[in-house]
Amino acid sequence: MPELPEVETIRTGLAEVLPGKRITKFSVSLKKMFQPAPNVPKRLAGRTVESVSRRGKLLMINLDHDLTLLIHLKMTGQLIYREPVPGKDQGTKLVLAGGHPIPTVGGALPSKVTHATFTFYDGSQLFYNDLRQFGYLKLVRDEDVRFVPIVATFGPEPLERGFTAKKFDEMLRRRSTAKLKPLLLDQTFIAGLGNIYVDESLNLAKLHPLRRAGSLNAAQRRALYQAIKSVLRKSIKVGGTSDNTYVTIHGGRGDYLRVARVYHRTGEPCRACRTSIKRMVVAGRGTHYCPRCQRPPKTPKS
DNA sequence: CACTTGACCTGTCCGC
DNA sequence: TGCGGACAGGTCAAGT
Repeated sequence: MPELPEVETIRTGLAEVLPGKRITKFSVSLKKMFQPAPNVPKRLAGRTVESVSRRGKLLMINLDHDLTLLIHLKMTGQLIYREPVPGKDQGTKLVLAGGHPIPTVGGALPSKVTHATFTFYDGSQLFYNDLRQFGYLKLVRDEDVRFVPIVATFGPEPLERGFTAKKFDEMLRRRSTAKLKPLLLDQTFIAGLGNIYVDESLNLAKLHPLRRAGSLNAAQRRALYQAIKSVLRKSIKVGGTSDNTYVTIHGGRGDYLRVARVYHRTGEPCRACRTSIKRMVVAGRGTHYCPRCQRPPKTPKS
């Protein structure tokens, strides 16, 4: 489930290796994954990567000829980069902390879950893997990027300068009846948070997931603002969260789970008060919280 | 508008 | 050991 820190880690990795590289071959084995807009040439071979950017959880590969490739990894998408291998090939098998092998990385690429492959002029390659096939690669003209529905409706970027405490305060007050968990998951409210970092942010701010935005006082709104930024920055610093299929472009893991406050820590002691972390379902998603630090609203039932 | 549910997918895990 | 089903969660469309 790549969220903002994971996508940002991937973006940084790609930005170190791709700019200036010309694509000599692009192959797609699962047609639905590659979605060229009707008004663009579908051929990627010949295009050169200019830069790599990100908006929310959406990765943007900026190409020459005024084209942009939008990549959404959804839950299980991976982008793996390989330098040309002189002679033989094959890396060692990567294993997660829990001992579970990462399903789609390690050994030969392309694998059975590789759905698109870029080959560059120098022989280096970029593989798009996606176990559950929810992700996509959309090719659009630069000037049309802002009209792509998901881009057009994105809320503010939580780590950009424009996202101020004052702005967030106003946003929360405008959505006073919304519950915090579904609200923070809403990409049109704020872009980039997913299940992991919503739970982490709410715990750090000591706010229950079912609290209504309008029930927060000024100090709590401020605490939530700080918590969101703090959690995202911390995760980016350690390369994101690898609890399942997420890996960096070199097949490495993100270390955020080691310092996670509540996510995937059901039954483990709260880092603040040692109370056992609980799990509930909110908005159809597993929600982790500390029942002591995050006290439920007065009227818990919706 | 606020929110939920189901669909899209496939691998893992749990209970029997 | 094998099997069925729940579960994982980002986004969108449809429903309450």
